[in-house]
Amino acid sequence: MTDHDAVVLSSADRHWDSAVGADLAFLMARANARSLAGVSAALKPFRLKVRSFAVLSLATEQDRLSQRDLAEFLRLDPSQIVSLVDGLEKAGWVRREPDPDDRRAKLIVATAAGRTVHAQARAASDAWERELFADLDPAQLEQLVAVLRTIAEVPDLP
Amino acid sequence: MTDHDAVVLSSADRHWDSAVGADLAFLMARANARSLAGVSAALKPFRLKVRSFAVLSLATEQDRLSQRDLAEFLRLDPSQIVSLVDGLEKAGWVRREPDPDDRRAKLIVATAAGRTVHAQARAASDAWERELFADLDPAQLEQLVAVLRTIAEVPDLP
DNA sequence: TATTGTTATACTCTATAACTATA
DNA sequence: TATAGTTATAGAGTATAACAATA
Repeated sequence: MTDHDAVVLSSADRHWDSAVGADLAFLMARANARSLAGVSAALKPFRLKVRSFAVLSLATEQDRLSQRDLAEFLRLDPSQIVSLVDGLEKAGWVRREPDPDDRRAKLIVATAAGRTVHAQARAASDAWERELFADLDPAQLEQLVAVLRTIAEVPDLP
Repeated sequence: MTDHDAVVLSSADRHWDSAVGADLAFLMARANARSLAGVSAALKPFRLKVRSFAVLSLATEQDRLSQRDLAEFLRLDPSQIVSLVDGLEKAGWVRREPDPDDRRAKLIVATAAGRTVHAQARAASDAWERELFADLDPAQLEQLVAVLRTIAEVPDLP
């Protein structure tokens, strides 16, 4: 491939720098590891982990949320949701309520205490994210969100 | 904050969409999970996992690479490198060679078979990455790499 | 005294199957 | 017959401490 060819490169035949430490999967894994480490540290004072924080967030932001909904949205096995909800329920931050429309299902709702903790934890994790992405200008941030969104395939909540 | 203020937003006080499923840490974790799942699938025919592929890649691309170097670059505990190298050595893809300059250290070098497998595995994982990022134009790809690189903090190899 | 590779161990995550009560 | 939640269990991944050989 010559320099001349470079001006007509399409994404399909773009030079792919495939050395470890340069390829996208590796960089993404690294960036994610750093992001998660920071979020974990930010959540620690609230005795929340990334997973339980996600459940508490959804319970706070969403109503009529069943454990099945949580499992699908977070792509976790329903059995893992059980222990996550157990922990949050024992802390008094969410309640299991019977679904009036389906006696098999339980709706997970945040308590007042849960909402308070969630707001504080969200502020802490947002602060870390702002720090992590401080060097990006708003346009870059927006583009990053857009790119990640196309790749992430986040499902809609019911 | 009023609408008027919005026009002078800097990255520090940009509106931060902090709902789960919209915040950057969540999107990054999701995007990374999808990326890694694809790489794992691409590597499966070669009986490589993401970790062992990284070690094999470094052994192929780098010479005079000690286990200590691998541990630092991959941010893994030295004890985890032991079992990764064990696996690759049993498969005949890398060798432990004594470091002539330091009799404590062992240099990890790829064998001919290891290089062959690595080339094929690299092609497979690159193909997946091209597929995953097919919707991005070259400029977006370049920007994504640049952004991830600033966040990933990948160390230099000695 | 510090470092390299190694072993051992415990702890967290993750994946899977089977069970119950409802639909 | 299928679905929601639960229990139990095994496997993978991760973190930590201690040790022998060498610097």
